Formats: sequence, C-alpha cells, structure tokens
Amino acid sequence: MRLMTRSPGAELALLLLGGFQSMVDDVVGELASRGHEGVRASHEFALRAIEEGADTAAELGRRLSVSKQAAAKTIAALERLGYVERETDPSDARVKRLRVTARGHDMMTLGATLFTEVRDRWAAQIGAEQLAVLEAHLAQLTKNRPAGAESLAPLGGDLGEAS
Amino acid sequence: MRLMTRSPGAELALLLLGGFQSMVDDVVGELASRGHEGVRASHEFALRAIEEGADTAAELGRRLSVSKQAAAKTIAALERLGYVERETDPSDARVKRLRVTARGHDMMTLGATLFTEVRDRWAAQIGAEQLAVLEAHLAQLTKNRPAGAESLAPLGGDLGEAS
DNA sequence: TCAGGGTAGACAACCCGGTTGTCGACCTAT
DNA sequence: ATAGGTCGACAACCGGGTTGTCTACCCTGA
Repeated sequence: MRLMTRSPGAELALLLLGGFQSMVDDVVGELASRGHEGVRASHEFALRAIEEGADTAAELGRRLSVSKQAAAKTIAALERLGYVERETDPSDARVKRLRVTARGHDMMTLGATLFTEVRDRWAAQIGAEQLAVLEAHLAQLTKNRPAGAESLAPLGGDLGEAS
Repeated sequence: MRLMTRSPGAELALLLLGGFQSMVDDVVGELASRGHEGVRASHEFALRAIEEGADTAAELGRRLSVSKQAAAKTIAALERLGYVERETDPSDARVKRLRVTARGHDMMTLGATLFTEVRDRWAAQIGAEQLAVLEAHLAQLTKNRPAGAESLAPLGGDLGEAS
C-alpha cells in the first residue's frame, strides 16, 4: 500500500520527459562518439535556428524565446566548439553576424540523421502509422499552448560519454 | 524554401518536450495560484519519492538517481517551503529522518489532481482510448533505456506567474 | 575492545544554462 | 543635434546539478 500516490497525469508527464531524454541522450552520445564531443542538444537546435536566419544574438534570442544574454552564451559555446563564426556586419557596426561553419553543417546534418534514426527505430517498434498517429496527437495537444514550441532544451548532455 | 533542415526526428523530440513542458507549466501555474507559490515540478516528484519511503537525503538521492548533495539541496528547498520536516533519527544519530508535513500532503494531492486534470483534458481532446494507446507506446519506447524513468525534471517553473 | 570500513550528512567550490540589470556603442527618425 | 531604440558585452545572481573533503556515527571482525 505504498504506491498509488502516483497520479496517471504525473505518469504521463514522466513518460513524455522520458521519451525526450531517451532520444536526446542517444543522439548526443552518438554525436560524441563521432567527433562531436561536448555538443548538447540545445546546440543542435540553436544551430538550426541560426542556419534558418537567426544570424545575430538578439534575433537568436527571440527565436528561441530566451534573453539575448542567454543566446549570447549559447553562441559563445558554439563558437568555442567551432560551429559558428562571428564577424561584425559592415553595414551595421552594432551587430556581429553569425555564420555556420562547415563543421557546423556537419554536426547539424549528422544530428538530424541521428534523431531521425531514433525515430525510425521507434517506428519499427510500434509501426510507422502508429508513430504518425502519436505525433499527430502530440502536435494537437501542444499546438494551443502560449509559447511557441521553440523553447530550448535545458536537458541531456552528460550521458553517453562513458567511453 | 528555408525550412526543411528540420529533421522529423528532431521534430518528434521537440513534440515530446513540448508536451511535458505544457503539462508542467500548467500544473505549476495552477499550483502557484492556489497557495503553493514557488513550487517546481521537481519538488512534486521529490516529495512523492519521500512519501513513498525515501525518508533520508541519501536514500532520496538514490531514488532520484542524483548525488546525495543534490538531494540535500532539494530537501532544503522543500523544508524552506514547509513541505517536509527533518528530525534526527533516535536509533541512528547519523540520519535526519524526513517527514512530509500536512501542507506537503496538500501540495502532493493537489499536484496529482492537477496533473490528472490536464491528462483528462487531453483525453477529451483525442479520446480516452487514443490517449491510452499513446501512453502504452511511450512506455514501450522508453522502457528499455538505461537509467530509470525517475530522473528529476530540471524544467519548467517560472511560467504562469504573470499576475 | 577497539580498529577499520562504510554510510549519513554538512560544507565548499565549481559547472551549466538561464535570469535581470547596466552600460557604451551605434543606428535612425524627427 | 538629439532622443529613443537596438546591439552586444559584462556582472551578479539563481536553480539544480556535479565532485571532493570532512566529521560523526554505526557495525563488524580480529
């Protein structure tokens, strides 16, 4: 008679979180073992946002809905890891324009592939249609929430490093 | 033609994270507006673990698979918020036994209710059977992963506070 | 009996990713 | 020319985690 304090709702939340972490841990671990040590899931997403046009710190902050200072820290990390370069804009001396490096593109495409591989494994496990249904439901359930689905992922990271 | 860098796998990860955050933000916000300001999702889960028998810092750390120091910090927060009390064990002077207070029980049951209300809304949205299927699939997809599904949730918190 | 080894908890320093606030530099519009 | 808004840098802080060190305490076995 100890359990059962567990609410089905909390279970569900844990399930969702677990699913996310599972994917991220897998991808980050694989990334690390393929020449991209030190990369976090958030780097993945931030880099993609940059590539898609958020090429200044302030803009990146807006896209990810975090402060520009937070974005600047992320950019510093990306720069340190060699994924982006910064150069001052000739036409506006305030902004430092961001450019994704070749290595950055490598990481992005590899990351995308790895994420999709995990998804494919899941599809194999429960069936492609079932996975599609699951995604559709999730999309429906989260579509009407305040903030965009762009919020960064402050999770995952250290796992999978056990060499 | 700018998108499409987006991999379906990454989309899925974001969907899962979004679902989790959506639930947590909702619950934490509601909790705050009902006399439990300052509580984080992790407090919820930690408190439940304590109630279910993890009544010392070290044990709580083990249950949540974090260091005992991390557990001690969480406990300090719970104590400050009035959700647990600590007293030295009469039969073992090393341990500080944890006890969930009345207010703690309040918060736990309210939290469980709120989580389940969110889940009920979801059930209403996509159908109870569909939700059950979704949960079953998620459980299946995450069941064979290394660490237990007990890892704390370092997320959510500040939302819903806009008064 | 008492010496070791293991465990509980306290404390400190640190990391990481976020926050707010301040600042100087820079554009731009009036 | 100046006022207001934006950009990026810097500093301080917070929350939640880490490692490492330390003392107090229990327990067991020689």
